[in-house]
Amino acid sequence: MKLLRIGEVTQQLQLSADTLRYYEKIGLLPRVARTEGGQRLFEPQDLSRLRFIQRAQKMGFSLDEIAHLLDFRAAPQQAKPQIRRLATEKLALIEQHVQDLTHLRNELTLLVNLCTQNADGCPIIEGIEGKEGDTRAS
Amino acid sequence: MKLLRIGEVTQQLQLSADTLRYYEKIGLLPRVARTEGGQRLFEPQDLSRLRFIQRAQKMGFSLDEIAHLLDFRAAPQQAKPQIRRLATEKLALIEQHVQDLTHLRNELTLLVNLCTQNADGCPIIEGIEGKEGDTRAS
DNA sequence: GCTTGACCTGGAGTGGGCTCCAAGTCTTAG
DNA sequence: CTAAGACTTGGAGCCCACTCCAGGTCAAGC
Repeated sequence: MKLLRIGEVTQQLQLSADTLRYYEKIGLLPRVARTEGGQRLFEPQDLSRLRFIQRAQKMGFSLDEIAHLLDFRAAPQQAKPQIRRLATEKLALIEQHVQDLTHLRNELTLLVNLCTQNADGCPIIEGIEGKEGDTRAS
Repeated sequence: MKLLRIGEVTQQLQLSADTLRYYEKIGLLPRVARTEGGQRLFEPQDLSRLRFIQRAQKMGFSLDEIAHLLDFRAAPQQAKPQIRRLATEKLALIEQHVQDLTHLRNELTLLVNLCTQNADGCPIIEGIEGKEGDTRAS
């Protein structure tokens, strides 16, 4: 069981020392072991927890939500319904977000293409101005 | 030419009075006309500017970028290259974002579906744990 | 022992886009 | 004229996830 000092962890996980201390401060990481002199010694389960945090974060969960997920992780069998609810909600948000962005992308692509072809006026400005990518006149 | 007080604008555009004052403060809106008593009177061009801001914002432009777009709007013909660059950059960002989110959505959908079928263990937690939705082992 | 670099703490600052507040002024209906 | 409600200002606070700082301590190589 090898203990890592904070600098080694920052290298392995690509997190800043400040971030690690911050996670501990807000309770996302339980208080990490220390040397006699008070310097942090990260244990393997800390690393595993941190990797979990990193992955959950990449999946769009907030630190707050991740705190819950970490609780659930200790007893996944009982927490399954909550976990599924959290994941489903997150999924719905992501889906909405993807749709909005896709719509936006289409509009903007249209405008940029028009701009490339069109010699006079500025279709992009006009597009924002009048929003004619959308059918309702507003 | 009808002048609107701030309350009427908030109703028409669904923006808070604070937001309108904030836009004026940061210069996104030039100083709005006032009554003798000092209360704001919004002119039609202010409203048009605000609508432009709202639409540009929905298209993912930051207030900072919108400030540029508004400058460009005054002389679209000369500014065309800059406008196109701004829009193209924004488009690239959006596209990247859509891809990331789509990937995420797929992963999460998979996990939620697994969770619905699978009686023991928690595929969502395990999925975050081991990230097996992704093929590279990390 | 000394130096150097890694590490510690508590607390303040960042950014983007608002949002809220207090204390005061203006406008308008009755 | 009065009262109520709309509006004014400057400035502080909020959210999130850090990030930076000063001033001090620890660990390790020579």
